[in-house]
Parts: sequence; structure tokens; C-alpha cells
Amino acid sequence: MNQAVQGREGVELAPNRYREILEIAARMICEKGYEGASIQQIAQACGLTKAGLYYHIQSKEHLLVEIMHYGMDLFEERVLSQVESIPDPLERLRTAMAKNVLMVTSDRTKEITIILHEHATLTGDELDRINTRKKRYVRFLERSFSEAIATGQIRRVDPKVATFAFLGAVNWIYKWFQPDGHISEEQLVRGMQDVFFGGLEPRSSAKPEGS
Amino acid sequence: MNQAVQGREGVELAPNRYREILEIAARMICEKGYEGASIQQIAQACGLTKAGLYYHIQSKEHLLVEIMHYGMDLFEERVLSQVESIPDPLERLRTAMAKNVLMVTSDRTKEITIILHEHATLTGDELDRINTRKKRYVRFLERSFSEAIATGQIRRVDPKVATFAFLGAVNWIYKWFQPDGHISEEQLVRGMQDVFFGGLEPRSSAKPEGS
DNA sequence: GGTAGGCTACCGACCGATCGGTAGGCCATG
DNA sequence: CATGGCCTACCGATCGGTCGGTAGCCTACC
Repeated sequence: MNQAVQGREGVELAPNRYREILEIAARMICEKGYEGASIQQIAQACGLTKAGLYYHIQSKEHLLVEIMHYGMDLFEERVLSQVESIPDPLERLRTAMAKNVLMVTSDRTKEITIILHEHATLTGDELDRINTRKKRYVRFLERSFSEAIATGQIRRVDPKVATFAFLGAVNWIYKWFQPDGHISEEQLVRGMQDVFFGGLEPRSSAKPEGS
Repeated sequence: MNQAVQGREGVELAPNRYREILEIAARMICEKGYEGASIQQIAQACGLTKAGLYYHIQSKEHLLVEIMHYGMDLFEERVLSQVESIPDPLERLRTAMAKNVLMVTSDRTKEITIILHEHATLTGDELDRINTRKKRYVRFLERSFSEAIATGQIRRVDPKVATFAFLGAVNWIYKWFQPDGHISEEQLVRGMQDVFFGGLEPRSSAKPEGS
């Protein structure tokens, strides 16, 4: 059960196999939900029997845990760490939104969809651990909103509510977005930034928004 | 199997029993998810055996269908029909947001949470039917945004993106809101309206920042 | 260089429990 | 005595998980 991945850094094949299993399992769980996807089906999709799959994983629950942490790894690598150091708070928020949107729309990251959808599936310590990682991002957004208010770049709004409005607008995308639909990824990124940060009230100072 | 509810409008007792079952089943499915809540557990929560429950329902899937349609009934009654006739498009949207938020936060409406969470559980015709009802609301919002743009009350934004940002900000609430948490329902309603419709950019018309 | 030992990656068979669903009977009320 | 509302008892299928066993490969030792 995943001892190979604990090995030295020279080893490459075994961890790849494990990651491949995580990827396939993520696809299944993403399609059918955690409870809806059976170990049987996941094993079959991996080209294994149930017993063969259990050589690699501890339990179904732990499989979900690993998928979620892998998803959080990806998110922190591609979003959080990319924007944390941006000095300007508003630009930081706008960039975070762009990268966050792409994380949800890009169909390569099923793990993100699982994290978003299965928010109440885990329990106890494992749930706490995932939530702790999520909260890091939430607090990052809250701090950035507070900063942007302090610099006068945005209006005085409740940073907590603004954060959850931001997260809702962006994360909800997984529920309705279709990669081959009427709205493209780029269009969505620009549109979301425009609606959220551009505001809805008409500008008194005429500023041509059209492009 | 639910013949009673098909009866004439005069009958009252049987439909009440049926609605009670829907309510209890909704609570269970809301807590454990559709796949996670078994017919056994739902029956027990109703004070029935499994066979006893099956006297009232057709199947587990049809039970979910009925819960969702009941939820849509509630939503259309308490939100859509309440705001549709508001002449001013911006006020219409603000009121829709307020009522929509309360629909999600009010813990009485587990059916709404189920509709939001189990967006991909149903398949085929039943999914289509639910989605058709959902789309009525989506199109209502789109039209209202378009109208508000036409009247010049809000900036020229993409009505589709604005609609999904609205829906995301509001519907995402079910994932994080705690009725006894730091944020009250009223605070959330005002905060969301403020962030979404008040905009984030500072007003050029000098408005004192401190308060 | 043959072979013994050990290790990785896997399988078939099986476990008890539970799944959604049903057949047929029982009992109270009208 | 008929029906509504519910029960006991059961169905086949599947659930998550484990068992002993083994094919193939690598390494060590004689």
C-alpha cells in the first residue's frame, strides 16, 4: 500500500503507477461521486481486480483523502504560490481569480472538482486536515481584500463576504461549465473579472470597457 | 405508491403524510448525500420498515425526483413568483438575490440544498425536467441583467456571466454557511448585495471612505 | 552460472453486511 | 368484508475489504 512512493528520489516508476491510479480513480469519482463509484469499478478502470487495487490503496476513504491532498497540492502549486507574492493586492486578487477559474474549467484537474463537490464526504481528522488547507486560501483572499481596501483600491466591503462571493462565483463554475459550450475559458476569465472587480454600477467617469 | 397525492384537492391527510415522508427523506439525503443515504435509513427515520416506505414511494430515484420538484415548487413560490413582477430590473435582481440567499440559508429548505448539491445525480428525462425548471430562473436572471443594462442602471457586462456569478455567489452559500456562525442571515444578504451590486471599485463621486 | 531467497505486483475466491426492491400476509378502520 | 397501511421475510446483487497464493524479477551467495 503505497510504500514505493516513500522510497528514495531515484525511483520513478512505482510512484508514477500510484499517481496513475489516483488519476483514474479521480476520474471515476468525479463522474459518479464518491459513494456512487465502487471500488470494483475503479479497479476495473485501472485494469486491476479489486484485490489488486487494494495492494496500492489502504481503503476507499483513504483513496479519497489522497486524491484531495493531491488536488490541493496542484492548487497551491498553480494558484496560491503563483500569486502570493504579487505586491499589488488588487492585481493579486484578479490574477488569483484568473488562475482559479482555469483550475476549475481545465478538465485535467478532476481532483479540484472532487474537492469542491465532496465537501462533506470526509469526517473527523481527515476532514479537518483538508479544511485547514482550504482555509489557508480563504484567509489569503480575506487578507488581500482587506489590503485592497486599505490602499483604497476597492470600496469598503466586508472582506469575508467578498471572499465567499469570489469563491462562489468561481467555484460554482464546475456545476455548469461545458468546455465545448458557448462560453470559452478566456471569455469566462475576463467576464468574471469584469463583473466582479469592474463592478456593476455605471461609471461616472466615462471609461470605455468594450474591447 | 403515492396515489393519494394524485387525488382531488379536497383530500388533505394523505398528502400530508406523503409530504412528511418527503421532508424526512430530504433531511437524510441532505445529510448523507443521495447515494450515501439508504432506503433502510430513510424508512427508519420515518418510523417505517423498508417495505412500509415502499408503499408510499415508487423507487429511490423517484423519491429524489419528487424531493427536487417539491424544492423547485418552494423556490418558484418564494422567490421567482415574488420578484418576477417587480418593474425595476435592478431592484428585481437585488430582491431576487435577497430571497435566494434566504432560501439557501434557511435550514428548513433541505430540498434546495439537495437540488444544488445533487446536480448530476439524476439522468435522462428526469434530469431534463429538473434542468428545464432551473433554466427558467437562469433565463429570468439573464433577461433582468439585460434589461438593467438597457436602462443604464448597470454597466455593460456579459449577462450570462453576470448571471452565473450571481448564482455562484448565492448558491455556494450552502457549502460554508453555518446558521449559528459569525455571519447572520441579514448580514449575509446585505453583504452580498453590497459586494455584487455596489461594486468593488471606489466611487469617483467623492464619498467619504471612513464611516 | 546456477540457485535460493525475497520482494513487488497482482489474482481468484471468499467474507459478512448491506444494497434496492418485492411477495404475501396481517390488522384496524370504514 | 374490503380496503389502506403496514409488516415479516425474503430476493439476487453488490458493497468494502481480506485471505492465501503465485508469476516474475532482482540480488546474493556458492
